[in-house]
Order: sequence, then structure tokens, then C-alpha cells
Amino acid sequence: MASSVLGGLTPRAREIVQAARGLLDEEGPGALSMRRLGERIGMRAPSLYEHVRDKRTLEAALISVGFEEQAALFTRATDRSEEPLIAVAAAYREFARRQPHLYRLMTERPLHRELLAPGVEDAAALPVLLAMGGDLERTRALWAFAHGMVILELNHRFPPDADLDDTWRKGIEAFRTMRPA
Amino acid sequence: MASSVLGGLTPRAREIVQAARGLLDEEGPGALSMRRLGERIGMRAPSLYEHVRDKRTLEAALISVGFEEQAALFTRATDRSEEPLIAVAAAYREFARRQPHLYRLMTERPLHRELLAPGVEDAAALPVLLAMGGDLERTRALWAFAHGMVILELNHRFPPDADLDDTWRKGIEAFRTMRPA
DNA sequence: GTCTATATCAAGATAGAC
DNA sequence: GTCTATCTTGATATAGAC
Repeated sequence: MASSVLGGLTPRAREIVQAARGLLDEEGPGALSMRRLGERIGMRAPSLYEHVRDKRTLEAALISVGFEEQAALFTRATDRSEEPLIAVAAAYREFARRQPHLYRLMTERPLHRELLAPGVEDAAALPVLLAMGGDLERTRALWAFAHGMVILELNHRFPPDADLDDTWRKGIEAFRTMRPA
Repeated sequence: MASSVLGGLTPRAREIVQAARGLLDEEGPGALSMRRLGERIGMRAPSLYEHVRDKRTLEAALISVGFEEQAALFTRATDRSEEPLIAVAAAYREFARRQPHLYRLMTERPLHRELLAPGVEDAAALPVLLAMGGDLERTRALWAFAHGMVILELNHRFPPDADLDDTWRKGIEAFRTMRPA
């Protein structure tokens, strides 16, 4: 079991969460309704409530899995890298581009941290913090830059002629070369 | 007339857009329904359609006004400033904090540029570009940082103990001290 | 454990009377 | 120009039968 979050569920609940993930990935958060979810696994929507508490809890499970995947991806990217900051930024962007809908779900609303699997958020943040030499505020500033880049791109807010690879490079360079406080 | 966007509307349409702005500012995008809007100005929802094409067009009018306000605010902040980059960043943050719901409306979805008043988007961007010495890609990187900071703060995504003033300072410093490409 | 039926709520938009 | 009535769609969630 790659995910300890999924591993902690009953088989039917796991099936539901996995179906939710498929629906989310394929059609976005707007398509993630209990009805559509029921359709996907051949069950009426009301029956889902026998296995998952409510929709918020279901979304929290998806978010927990997302954090697990980020933690693995970021750790792999920074391990043995000579430029961990560049590597983790590339990994961050890659995660968001490959799973844009999950990324939105994870960032566009307040986190219900009490519904998350314990520790998953910190586990995802740790490799980024290490890549920034342990400086919390600089790490958050880098995160803001990376999130801004990713979400503005997903929202098609950059002008069509923007050279985003170059923008990424210059932004990262700003953080990489700044002298420690 | 402070706004050329509002100035171009019939009186009734202007009244509707202004009521929409009030509703948005007070209760957020979720409360901005044609029904609620009708209530606010003492008119049934269907009658609104005599004055505004549809909801998307109405939202686009609000966004155009937002860009006008940003342009004025950013220009005022950078004029005669000795540190225009710091000044424009502060103004950007101030705009978002003072009108969080309008800010969301302006950034969280793809822009329907064809529905905007011509030129308003560029007018808001220009003072930022000037503050960055005319470098487009660096300006976009700064924008991504500022947007990331603002939207993560609005979404309550930073941990409660985060010192956001300090994070802003460090992020801006990274961009301010970076050597030109 | 799953079903049907239903409660409740809210949305955008149109037809046609006045 | 505004109204009432309505269409169409969709959501989360519960009650109670099987």
C-alpha cells in the first residue's frame, strides 16, 4: 500500500476515495458530487453515506493523499540534488501540472486540518524547508512564489505571450542568490 | 465620475453594478446571485436582464472597475516613491486585504478579456512594470510572489504562527536585490 | 448494505402578461 | 420596464423500506 491514508480505510471506503480521485482528476472539483461519485462505482448517492461521513471528510482524504504524494515527490527530487532549491521548485510545478484539480482542492480553500491524516502536511513541507536551508520565512516566501506561478498559470491569467519557463528561472534565481538574513 | 467603466453605463445598469459591488464586498462571490442582487435594489431577478446581458457580463464590469482602482492605487503608490518596488508591493497587498472578494473575483478564474473594458488590465499592470525597471519576466515573477502571498493569506493556508510581514519583506528583498538579467 | 423517495435549498435564465 | 410563473438544473443529506 503506497498510501498510509488509503491503507487506513475499509475496502469500500477506499474504493470510494479512489473513485473520487478519478472523478476529480478527470473532470475537476465541480464534477465531484455525491451523485456522480455514486454513478461511477455503481451505487446510489445516499448509500455512500454508509461509508464516508460527509463530503468534507471525503475531500480531506483526497487532500491527505495529495500531501503524501507531494512528500514523496519532493523528497525524491531533492535527495542527492546539488541544487535542491531548483529541484524542489521543478517538482512543485510538476505536481501541479500533472494533477491540477487535486492541486486546486489542496490550496484554494481553507484547510480543515483536523480532518487530515496527522503529519501529512508537515511531511510535504519538510523537503522544501530543507532545500531552503531551514529558514522558515524564506521557505514561505518561496512557496508563495511557486504557488502564485502555478495557480496563475492554471487560471490562464498570464498573457499568451508570457515565457513562463523564463519567469520561473528568474524567480527562483532571486531566492537562490539572496543572502541569508 | 471616478470610473470610466461605470460612466459608460445607463443609470439603471450603473445602479445594478454598484449594488453588485456592495453585495460582493459584504458577502463574497457566493452571495452574488441575481436573486440577491434583485432584492438589494428592490427589483425582481428577471427584470435585471433588461439592463445587464447576463451574469458573466456583470462580473466582467466589476472586474473592470477593480482594475481601474488598482491602476489608480498603484500609480499613486509609486509616484514620487524612492523605493517603487516596495511601495507597489505594499499597495498590492493593501488592495487585496481591503477588497478580498473583488480580488478573488479578479484572479481565481480565467479572465474573459473580451468582456473587459479595453485597456484596464494593462493600466493596472503598468506601474508594476515600471517599478521593476521594465523587465517583463521579472515583473511577472514578482506578481506571482505577491499573488501567492495574498491568496494563501486569504485562504488561511499559512500556519497560525507565520510572520507574514517578515515573509513579505524577505520575498521583496529577494526581487529587489537580484541583479538584472 | 443498498435502495427509493424525499426534504431542502439555491442557482441562471426565459415566456408572456400588464 | 417590471412583474409572476415557470423551466431546468443541480447540490447535500436523511427517513425508512427491503
